[in-house]
Amino acid sequence: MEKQDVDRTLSLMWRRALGVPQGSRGPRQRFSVDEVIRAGIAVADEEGLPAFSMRKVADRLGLKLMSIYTYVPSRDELIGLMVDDVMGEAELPPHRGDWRERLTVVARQMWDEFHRHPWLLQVEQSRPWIGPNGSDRWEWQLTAIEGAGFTDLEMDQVITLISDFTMASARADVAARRAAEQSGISDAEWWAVNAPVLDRVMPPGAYPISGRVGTTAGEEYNAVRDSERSFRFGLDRILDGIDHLLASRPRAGG
Amino acid sequence: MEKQDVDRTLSLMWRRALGVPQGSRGPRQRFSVDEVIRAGIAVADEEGLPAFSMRKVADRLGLKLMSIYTYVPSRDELIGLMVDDVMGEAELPPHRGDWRERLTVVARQMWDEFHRHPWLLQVEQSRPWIGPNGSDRWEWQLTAIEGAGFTDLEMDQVITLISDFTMASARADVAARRAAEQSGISDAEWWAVNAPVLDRVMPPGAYPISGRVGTTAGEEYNAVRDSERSFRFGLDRILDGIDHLLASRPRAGG
DNA sequence: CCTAACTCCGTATGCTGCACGGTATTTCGG
DNA sequence: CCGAAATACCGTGCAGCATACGGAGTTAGG
Repeated sequence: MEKQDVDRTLSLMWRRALGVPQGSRGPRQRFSVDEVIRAGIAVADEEGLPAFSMRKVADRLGLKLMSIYTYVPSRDELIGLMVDDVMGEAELPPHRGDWRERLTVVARQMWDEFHRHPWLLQVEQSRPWIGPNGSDRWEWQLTAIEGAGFTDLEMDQVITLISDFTMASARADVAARRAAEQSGISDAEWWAVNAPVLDRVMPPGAYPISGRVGTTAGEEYNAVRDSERSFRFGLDRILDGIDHLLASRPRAGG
Repeated sequence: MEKQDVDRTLSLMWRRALGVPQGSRGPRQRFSVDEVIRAGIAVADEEGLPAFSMRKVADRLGLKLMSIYTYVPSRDELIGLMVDDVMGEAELPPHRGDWRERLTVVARQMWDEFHRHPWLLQVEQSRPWIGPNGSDRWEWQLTAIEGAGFTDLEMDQVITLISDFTMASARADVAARRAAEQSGISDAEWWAVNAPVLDRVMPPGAYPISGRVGTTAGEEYNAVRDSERSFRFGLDRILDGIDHLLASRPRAGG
């Protein structure tokens, strides 16, 4: 990645704050960057990131492949722009209630977003782009726990913890859904193929605990996995742990 | 993916338990499946999953491309075999200490493994393969908290929580390292390009809390992010939260 | 008015996974 | 001992990908 691309992409990120660029020579672009980004999001929503290609974005707009490169420097940068764009969809309402309720809202918002745009989980950002919507959200998330009694460092760590956990839970959930929908093999068929081999191959009694736990979980979930429930369980534990951190030290303010 | 491939891959997964297949006609294979898998792991270790290709595996063994397909059904299945193989590297020592120490060992083992083989974080398993090493580990992880006072369902959820969080933390850490190493742009250069644009574009005072928290964190970490420290912070919170769950109910056994 | 700058696009390069079919090799059935 | 079947290995081809390069047409500034 070239430095000039970094600069150009950053300028594209903050295009609203920077205002319309000066009129320049040559033909006008047929579309706006926003339209290209939205076309990209549409493709990614429908087909996922692995199947996301520059050609499909071009086709969707009625452009030919190479014209896309006059709008954005490359595929990776377009994806970065798509990510920040999508982060602008969610509202950032004023916070209500105590920090626990607030963090629940923060986590749930991310959870919902990952389900609305599952390809977000497939983005491999080497270095995260700093865009306006991401920045606004980061500020909003920190505001949720401002004044709750954390040090600045802990505020960073708490939001990181919530974000990381939510992302991992959503990833597991989305992967499970995708497996059921698009692999062409249902859960039942999958087990019908697996079971005979595993019966033949797993030494009887080799997995006493996982056998017991897996059976219980399977019955309770009515599936191999209930990610929504695991998410709520994990979030509750994490919030309890954060509560313990606050309770274990002398209160500063009310 | 075809059902027969599922069956074939499962048989490959459990190849040791199934024993050597009957002698059959035709020339012997020049290599063993294990050698192909190990070659694949070597390629993935060196170049990461995106650059992992069947051709490179073939080259490494001195085979031509298409010969690899006589060993494994396809790229995805080879990756599945690589994953289970890698999970056999870690020792599963008898558990010592209380459940808290044990879960720390469980988490740390995964953390180390993701750093030894960062490509594990890039694997997109639609449906996870059930292999011997993965099964052994799952049993070992559950054993760590057997008898600690959890219900069977909670045992599943606790291990899922630890796994999900560790995976997400490791992902963040590995991504940060990769950015620094391979993007060709150092942290300093990155900020040198970012700062002027952001100064021009972020309204002054628009991000009071993130500005303050980011500065504190940056000074404390000596970097944008200290993932190792965030991991330890998060894990401590989670363990506290789990402790709270156990403490909040009548003890069953000692 | 002319030229620089720009958009759009055709073409080419070098990757990828993998389907198909051919040839050489080995073993089993008779 | 011989023929047929099965298998390993590989050459070729197809379709898809990102993107580099250069050309043709368009617009605005000097």
